[in-house]
Amino acid sequence: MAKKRPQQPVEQLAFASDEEMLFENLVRTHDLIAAAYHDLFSGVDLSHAQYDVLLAVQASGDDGLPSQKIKGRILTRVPDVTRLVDRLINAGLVARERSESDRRVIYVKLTKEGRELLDELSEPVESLRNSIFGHMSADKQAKLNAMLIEARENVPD
Amino acid sequence: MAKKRPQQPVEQLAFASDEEMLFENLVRTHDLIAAAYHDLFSGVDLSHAQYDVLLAVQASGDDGLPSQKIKGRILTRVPDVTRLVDRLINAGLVARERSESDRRVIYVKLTKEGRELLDELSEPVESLRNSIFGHMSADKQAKLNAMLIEARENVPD
DNA sequence: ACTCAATAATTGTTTTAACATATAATTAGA
DNA sequence: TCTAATTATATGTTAAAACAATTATTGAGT
Repeated sequence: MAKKRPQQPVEQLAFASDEEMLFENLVRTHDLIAAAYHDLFSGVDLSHAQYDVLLAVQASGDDGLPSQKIKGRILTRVPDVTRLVDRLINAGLVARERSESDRRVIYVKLTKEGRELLDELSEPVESLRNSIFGHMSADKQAKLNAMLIEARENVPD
Repeated sequence: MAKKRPQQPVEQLAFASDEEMLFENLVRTHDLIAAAYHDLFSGVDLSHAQYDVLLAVQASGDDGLPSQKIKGRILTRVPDVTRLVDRLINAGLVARERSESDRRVIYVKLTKEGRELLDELSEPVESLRNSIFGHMSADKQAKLNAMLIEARENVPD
């Protein structure tokens, strides 16, 4: 059962410009989606970031993934990857394994429990995504996607 | 001068579904925009949340705004509003003023410094938004906006 | 081979966010 | 009017994020 979030009576204000409106709506949409994910993952005591780490490690295949690669995949900082992995290890979901060829790098691999948890989550995650975006036509989805990428490419460094 | 962010070589992965792709791109676009804002505000020692509080207070007019209203406006939790305001007071940007009619509520008002800071920021903020969204035609902007709202309305509680 | 720069990961420290709980003031009902 | 429930804000505590600095290992140049 989905947890109730405040669902605040967000007063819609007048916007000074279309750009301001777009920005506001992008942020609000993101926040609401993030909250839904948060609720989903908190049921299994996982943060969204931790889930992303698990996904990244899974996608890497059986060899596991070094922290650097995890960082590139989930857009977080290196020191934080270390601690995210620390917590996942405490939860028994991943394990560290030092590389033989380059003893600086440490591969992070899924444990059986980690694999099982991901399997268990894959359906509700997909279902959440489908309820958010699934109702749009393929054409509309493609347009939205293209516009998001277009916006992103115009963010100055 | 814009601060350099890592600008990581984000490896584009294959997506299992269009919904997954949309979700990923929404999150990445949001994160990149958030980072640009962060860089902008960190120049004046402000967090984005603090800036939002200042904006909300400004929008309320001369009477100031109680915490409850601030919360509704910026989508954060009440205890956090208290501390956000604490920091803004330390920075001399706002002041608290207890209501006479209902002594539970405390109005938050801008100080002169707060007003000046907002004035100073309004141009760069607008400029950032314009570089991100300004290149789109009005029609495209409207479509993007509508789709963002549509997605939001389909997020389950 | 030796020194120095570069890379990978970790640790330390300080802020900030999250969440429950507490204080204070008001309102409503007996 | 007294008590309980409600509303507004603040505090306490724990967990997580941000950022700097450190350790360990490798590679490159001399």
